[in-house]
Amino acid sequence: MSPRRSDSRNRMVLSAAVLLREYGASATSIDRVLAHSGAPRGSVYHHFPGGRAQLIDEAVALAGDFIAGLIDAATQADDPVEAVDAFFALWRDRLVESDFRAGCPIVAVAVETNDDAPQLARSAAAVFARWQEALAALFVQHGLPEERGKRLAAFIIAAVEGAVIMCRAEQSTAPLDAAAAEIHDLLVYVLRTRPETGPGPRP
Amino acid sequence: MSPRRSDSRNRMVLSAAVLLREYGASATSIDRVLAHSGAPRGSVYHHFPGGRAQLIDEAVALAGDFIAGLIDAATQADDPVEAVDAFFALWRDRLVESDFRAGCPIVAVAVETNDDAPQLARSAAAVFARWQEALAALFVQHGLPEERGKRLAAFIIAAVEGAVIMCRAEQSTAPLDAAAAEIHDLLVYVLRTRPETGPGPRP
DNA sequence: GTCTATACGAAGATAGAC
DNA sequence: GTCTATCTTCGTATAGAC
Repeated sequence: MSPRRSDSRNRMVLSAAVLLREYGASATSIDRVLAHSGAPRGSVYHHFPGGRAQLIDEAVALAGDFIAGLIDAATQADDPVEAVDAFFALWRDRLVESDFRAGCPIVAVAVETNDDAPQLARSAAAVFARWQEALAALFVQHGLPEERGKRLAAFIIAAVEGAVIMCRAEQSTAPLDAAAAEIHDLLVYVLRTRPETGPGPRP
Repeated sequence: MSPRRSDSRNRMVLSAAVLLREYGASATSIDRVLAHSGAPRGSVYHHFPGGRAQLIDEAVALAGDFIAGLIDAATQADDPVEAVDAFFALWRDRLVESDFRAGCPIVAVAVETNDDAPQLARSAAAVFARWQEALAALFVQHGLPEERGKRLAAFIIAAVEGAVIMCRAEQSTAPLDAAAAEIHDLLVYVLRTRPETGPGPRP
């Protein structure tokens, strides 16, 4: 490892993350990563002794950390409802900017993972867990009980991920917009009216 | 086409659907479908002139119709909340029974689809649309405005699909249970209190 | 760290006989 | 409808030189 780490190595991981979200896990072959990143083919197994699995794994971690950072940043906002709105807007923008080609790289790995690379499923699960913790902390911070905060966080992440898949398939932001609107209204209600009353909305 | 249609042909499509939900789209190769179905290798391109893409496409339609039928059946219930609860329970059972191997075949195709088979994305989108219509009709039937019914239906499908992915990755039903609980409470509130007041929950 | 060459297997698809 | 080759392409991985 050189002091500033290998440049082509970093570019390979970044390219892998981009290819994951646009073409899925199986389509993210070493060949395509090399072509996309411009990295030299001769040093692949020098940088990634674990081969393709290691490369994908690092791309999952990179993308997971990136999104987690955005969630953490949004958490700084005064209003948790605004923070979640921003989270939805983020995914919406990614879809539109990419002309509905960019999905979620973590989902791609989670869906396409099979028995021969069980580590990848665990890595994807770890990313989901980290996102959930960050979101849950935001809700607890604003008065929700611990359990409800976690439940709501998992729910929101699931809705976003499912909606992104549907948007990609039908080339429209409608599903994500629907989820964003429903979640927005739900959060407004849950966070601003008697959060101490427990797990469910009770008029 | 023989009068009762080819038996091995039907078995191939069914096997493809099973493999799709357990191993994903890329892993559902012709070889594996043949091995799983026991169908003869020599007649693959006789039954499916469009090759692998046609096979996958028919599997998507089959699985989509099957789930749509279950939604339609649940719609017959008096209580729409119960119907949606049953929809969640269905996915939960599939996950548990398969030891978290069985995801959603439509999602698998939607996520792994790339530019070389654009028809598959359209087929997946059509299935999502059909599910949405069935669910939306249920809500409209029980007093929700048309637009809100559609929005809620898309939201629920997105939440289910996203949750199933997370459950599979972390080998736990927690995300699906979280989504089911949140949706249940939301539906109870929305459907039983002044559905005429418009798109959002307003205390 | 990077190069070229190559082994090896899997997968999609076609050809022609039966 | 089904069989047995066979072609081609692609992807992972390794070997050994520089």
